[in-house]
Amino acid sequence: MHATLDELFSALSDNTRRKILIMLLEDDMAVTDVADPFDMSLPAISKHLNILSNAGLITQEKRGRVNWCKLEPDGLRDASVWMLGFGQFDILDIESLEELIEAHIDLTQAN
Amino acid sequence: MHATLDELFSALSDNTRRKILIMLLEDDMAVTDVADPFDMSLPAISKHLNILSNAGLITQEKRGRVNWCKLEPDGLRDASVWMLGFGQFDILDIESLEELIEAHIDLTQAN
DNA sequence: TCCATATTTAACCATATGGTTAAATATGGA
DNA sequence: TCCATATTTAACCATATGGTTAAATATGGA
Repeated sequence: MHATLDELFSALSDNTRRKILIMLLEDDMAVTDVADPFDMSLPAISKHLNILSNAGLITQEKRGRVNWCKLEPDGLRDASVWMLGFGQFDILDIESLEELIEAHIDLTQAN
Repeated sequence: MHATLDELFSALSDNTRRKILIMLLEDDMAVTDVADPFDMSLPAISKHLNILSNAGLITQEKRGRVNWCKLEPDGLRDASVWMLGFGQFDILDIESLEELIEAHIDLTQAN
């Protein structure tokens, strides 16, 4: 059920898909609305959404005739962890790194 | 001269290439030595190394007949920044995030 | 000078990818 | 019941990708 790193990075390697993910940061969207800003057919977008689903980056939920697309931000975690492994700091201590980041967010939001 | 996100993520989407990057974390390597652990022809590895070069993830320097491959850890930066943008904390404040991480490394190494 | 070593280039191949249009499917609503 | 709307499926196409083997190239060293 867990997507592979191949699927993840490959899903991210297309600009249309990255744009879709950014759009979904705002809010959940119907397939037709996702497709709207793109100069591309609906089936093409439908395929991209499938690729994003298989990579675990979004989920889709059918309500009536509308298929709602929702960002799955945790889907990026594995790719993120792999990349952090290259940032010369230790992977094993990711958790405390995350604590630091969270502390940092609190600070930022306090401003 | 800057690699695109497409090139970057696409370069990372292959397990052979990710393994090569991890090998190069240890030390610079000749092409033949990079190829050694893989059950794959030398030309295939040569192509993978080209893809990694074009993505800015490694550099190659020919000394004599040996082409030395060197990891370019900064090559991951753009991809990393893009991904952090999804981690609900602000991209614009990456620099202070990095300071935090550096502080964290100092702490870890002190142990 | 001549062979060995290191690597790339060329030609090829099967499969994957990203797109298209036309048709099918399913649900909503008058 | 019947049309409109939302979406997917099918069939197709051009190009990219990841591999192969054989040949070419360049340097090192006896």
